[in-house]
Amino acid sequence: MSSRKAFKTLKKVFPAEPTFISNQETAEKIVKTLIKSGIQPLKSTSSSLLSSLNPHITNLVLSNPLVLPHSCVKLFNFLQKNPSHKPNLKSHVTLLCRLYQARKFAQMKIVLNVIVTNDNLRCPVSEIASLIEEGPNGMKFAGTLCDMLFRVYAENKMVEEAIGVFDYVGRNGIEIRERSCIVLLLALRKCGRVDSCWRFFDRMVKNGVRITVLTYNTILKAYIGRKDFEGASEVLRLMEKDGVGYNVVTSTLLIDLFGSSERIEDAQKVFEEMPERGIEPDLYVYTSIINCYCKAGNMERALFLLGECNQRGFVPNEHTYGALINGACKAGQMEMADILVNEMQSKGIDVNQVVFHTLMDGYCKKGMMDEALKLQDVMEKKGIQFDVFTYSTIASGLYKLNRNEEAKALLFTVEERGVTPNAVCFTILIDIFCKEGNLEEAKRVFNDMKRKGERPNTVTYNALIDGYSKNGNMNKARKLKKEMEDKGLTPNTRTLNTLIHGECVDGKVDEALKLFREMPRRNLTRNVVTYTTMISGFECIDGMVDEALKLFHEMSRRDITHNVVTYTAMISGLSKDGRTDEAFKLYDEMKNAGLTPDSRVYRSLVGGLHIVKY
DNA sequence: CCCCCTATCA
Repeated sequence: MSSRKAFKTLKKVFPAEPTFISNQETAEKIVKTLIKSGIQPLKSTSSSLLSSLNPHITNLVLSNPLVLPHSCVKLFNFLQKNPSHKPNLKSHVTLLCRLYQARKFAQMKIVLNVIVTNDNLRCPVSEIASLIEEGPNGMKFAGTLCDMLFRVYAENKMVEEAIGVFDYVGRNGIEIRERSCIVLLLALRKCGRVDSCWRFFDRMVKNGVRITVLTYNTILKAYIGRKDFEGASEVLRLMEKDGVGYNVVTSTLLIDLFGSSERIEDAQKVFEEMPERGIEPDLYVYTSIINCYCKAGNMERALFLLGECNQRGFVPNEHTYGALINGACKAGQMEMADILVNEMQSKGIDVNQVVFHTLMDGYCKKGMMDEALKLQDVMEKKGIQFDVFTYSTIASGLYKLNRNEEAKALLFTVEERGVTPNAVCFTILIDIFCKEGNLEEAKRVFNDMKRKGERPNTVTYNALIDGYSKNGNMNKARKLKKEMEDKGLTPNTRTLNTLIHGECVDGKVDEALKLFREMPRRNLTRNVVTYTTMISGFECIDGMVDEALKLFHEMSRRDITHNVVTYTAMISGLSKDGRTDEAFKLYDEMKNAGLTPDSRVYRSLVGGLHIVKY
């Protein structure tokens, strides 16, 4: 090829200098077209001009003040659909600047979302910042842009990237608002990364973010969810140290914490102390305290507080009524639940999906399956979607009525019904198979759930552990406990109760006692079931009655009320050992406590007399 | 920044 010819070819590929001038001209032509088109969408046919576009022209057009921001967006959207003219990062920043000048912050967020989720555009914040034009507003724009970018990263759970922005602004004297920082804290909290929350908290302090009660509340809630009193107290201590007072949300969170841990007096105390702290209660606070009393089974007090709430001019909403209806259902008072539903409707509040589930569960627990199924029909008529709660509630109701086959059939078809089964669905299935003694099938479901990416939780393991221990396979039960701990799941009181029972039945009372003793070390509360199981364990073994009695009295000291099963076990143990007087004394005590002895108690007492006779 | 529902154990 001659050099001349080569030059000609080159010229075709790279048109020479005049391009710069024609860039200007092309840009102006496009501007005119855009202005003329007004709010009409751009059509690919109407824009032959666009074929001559290049990134430089795009930028010229976008920065032209004659082109209004909405036209910029219009052009942008058009180019994005056009593979050969995808706007580059610089064009994005120019558009962001135009939107910023027009105070169109919502639009800015959309554009930033495009940048951070697009593999070709995503880049370090410094690169974006370097594209910002110097100018009187440059610094302010950069500040807003970084704040927004940080927030968009946080909302997309791109934690590392968000922190990258945060560090960058720290080095450059730009400020990230506390509100934006909270978005990241919320993302971290949602993934259960409380340690990361604190690490970021320290960064906030270092970068001079003024930390208010809002940040503390956000971190506090991380501990509320897991009922971590230790962690919650630590947050409160820090607030005190920093001189940050509670606000109404802090009080609400504390009421929730105590309420969910059956510490109703403490919840009440927080509620009562609000005026002293200068905090006005609001509807949230009333809903929370009402929920506490509902959960504690004190409907009388809950309804009284509803009256007080009304009197103070707070209008109860779906949450308030949801809590009350739940309380009534849990107390088995379906008539009261019905009245509350009517009251709610008369106030124009829609009965939502949650309330339907609550009512369905209430009827299920009463064994009124037909009523529960009727509610399902009502939901359908009202066009309320069925979800995973709907199915698990109905399935567990069927299971409680021993309608296992129907429960299984429902759970196995959840997916066909357009709902993704969650851990609860699998756990109910596993529990059914365990109770039926079909460990093979239980294991199959367990593997199936793991394969489908549903993570087994503590309850799932509890069901399996109970299944194996009741089927005489304590080795497997112990292994499962280890497996759950290896997976980062914490055995709870029920796990230990189940294992203690298993060891006792297996005749390994020493093993059971070992588990019993390690509970306080594990921060697990020993409840009436724990003690009763252990007492029954001792009862089966000759010469251990005194050990059992020791625990029986320890219960009283720890304010754990003996129930029918506890008395039955203790009376049976004493009778077997021939200590009939003591057995009868407990029998009287039991009746005085308002408990109704069942046939097993009588058999024990009679059996005990028998031993004495001979 | 905060509130309602579902599953497991003697």
